[in-house]
This record gives sequence, C-alpha cells and structure tokens, in this order.
Amino acid sequence: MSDSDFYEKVYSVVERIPYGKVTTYGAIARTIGLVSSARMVGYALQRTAGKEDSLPAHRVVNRLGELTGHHSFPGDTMRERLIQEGIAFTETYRVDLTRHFWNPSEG
DNA sequence: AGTCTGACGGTAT
DNA sequence: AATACCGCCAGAC
Repeated sequence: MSDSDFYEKVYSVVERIPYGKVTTYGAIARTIGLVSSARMVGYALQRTAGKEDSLPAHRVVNRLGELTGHHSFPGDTMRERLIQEGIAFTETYRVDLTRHFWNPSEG
C-alpha cells in the first residue's frame, strides 16, 4: 500500500455514501483502518474540493453533525445540498445524525 | 530538519 | 453541559 492509497480509500468510501445519508470523518477513518486519523480524512477531502463533483463530500460531517467543511463550498451550498437531499437539520445548523447517519462499515 | 496547521475525536476538567 | 487539551499525521514554509 502506498501513501496515496490512503486518499484513494477515503474517496472510495465517500463515493459510497447513499443519497440522503451522511457519515462522519471518524467513521471513514475507522473503515479504512486509520482509527485516530479522522483529521486526515478531512484533509483528503479538502485536497479534492472542487476537483471531483462526483464526490459527495458534502455528505461528510463531524461527529456532532456540524458542517465543518462548508467553507470549501460556495456560500451555503453544502447545507443547501443536504437539505435538497431531504436531510433534516437542527436549529443549531447540525445534521440530525440519529436519522441520517450512514455507517460505511455496514454499507 | 523543526515547527505549525488543520473539513476530527476522545478524554479530562 | 461546555471548554480545554492532547493524539493523530500529511503538507506547507
């Protein structure tokens, strides 16, 4: 496994996030075997922000359901896209993970 | 080569 | 319940 395989794994997981579902950085990190490297997952996504439109990076949130990656999208695009997919938000702008969380390990 | 930063997360206070 | 701190590790400088 080369170093860049880490990124490839991240992308392969993110690609599998179903429409209308979200997952977390930590869950992805666990799935690809780097349990404590959730930060690297976010880093990997930021690296490809704007490159691959097919990559549903907007469906990745932190463990609290916060859209920490919103700054990589124009304006409120990230939140708007999630809403468009039928994802419910709390009044504190957090995704309702109890309803929309998708575990990559199961999927 | 050393230091700092960050789309995170868990534990301690 | 809210903050603070620390581990994580690839890049930028």
